[in-house]
Amino acid sequence: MATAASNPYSILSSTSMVHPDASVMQQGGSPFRNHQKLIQSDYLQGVQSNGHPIGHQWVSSLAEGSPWSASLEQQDVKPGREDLQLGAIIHHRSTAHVAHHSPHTNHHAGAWGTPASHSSSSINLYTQTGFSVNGMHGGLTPPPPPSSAPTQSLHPGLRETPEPGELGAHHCLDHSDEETPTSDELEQFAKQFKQRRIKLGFTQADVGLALGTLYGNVFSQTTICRFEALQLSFKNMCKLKPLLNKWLEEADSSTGSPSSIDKIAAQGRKRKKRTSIEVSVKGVLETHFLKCPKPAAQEISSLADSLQLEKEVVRVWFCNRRQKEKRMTPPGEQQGHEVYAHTVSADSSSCRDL
DNA sequence: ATGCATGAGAT
DNA sequence: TCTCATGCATA
Repeated sequence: MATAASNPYSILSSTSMVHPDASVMQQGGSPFRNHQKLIQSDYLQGVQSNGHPIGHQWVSSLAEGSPWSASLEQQDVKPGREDLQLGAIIHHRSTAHVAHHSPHTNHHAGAWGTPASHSSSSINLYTQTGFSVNGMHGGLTPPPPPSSAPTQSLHPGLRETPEPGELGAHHCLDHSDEETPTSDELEQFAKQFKQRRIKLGFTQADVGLALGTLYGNVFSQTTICRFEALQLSFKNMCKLKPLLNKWLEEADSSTGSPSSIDKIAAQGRKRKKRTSIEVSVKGVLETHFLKCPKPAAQEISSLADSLQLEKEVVRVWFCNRRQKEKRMTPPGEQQGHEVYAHTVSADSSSCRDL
């Protein structure tokens, strides 16, 4: 419902679009977001409340009336590497999938046990039913989307966010491994995925693009990278796994088919220039974070003020920091041996003083 | 590989 | 406002 409204394709396609048909579907958090020209007034407010004479190019330009949407230069000049050497993958196939069964199934699942239960209704993408974006190669066999909705039922004892008002009324109807993989399985999968991907000669970006032509959901190199590094939330990992798994199957089963990837013109308005925060400043922020991961707006203001940073920047920093804490591979820990056993107390309601 | 950013949806 | 999924830009 209401999908056509946010469809950028209708306007920016026409250049390299194959067919808008494919776009008429889900797109919950579509990667093809329309970068129209939305200007958040937050920033403006932040400036005045800050009372800082700091004339950051960003804010100032905003005041000019022309955000960063005015003059966009070039920003999609990729090193060009569209033709994956599919010829290289003609060898190396078979090998089936290594049935990974982890003997040790209990990890520190507490950190990111298994959320992904509720709220799955709003993000069930990849539920499209068979469509072919790539209509120029008869080699690849378009995999019929089973239209399955993984990431569902979970055990009440696994989630990290205890739901109030429910604990005994359950029927563990989950089974098979298609449902919700354990953190261990994800770890295994990610590892093997990367391994194979490399052997097949694909870059992370290639995969991201392939997912787009294959299933309609394009992903960036960043996302693929994070998946491999387990730097996504458990839930997110679960969501991506089936996609990547399919790609993997496709990849090593296609005996040399000319995959054609259409690049989606990534144009739109310009982004705010990435502000780099000095290490010393980061240290301060980090300290504050440990004290209070969720500072109130006012605290953020004062903090930003003392650090000579825009309030927005500080706010975002905290948001990102919090997110980081929720990843499967939280900051500080490294794969190989984790003893992670704490999850930023769910307090954060009142952490004054500083 | 990662830091800072965006935006839709949830609170 | 926050959370969450995601990505541009950069180190």
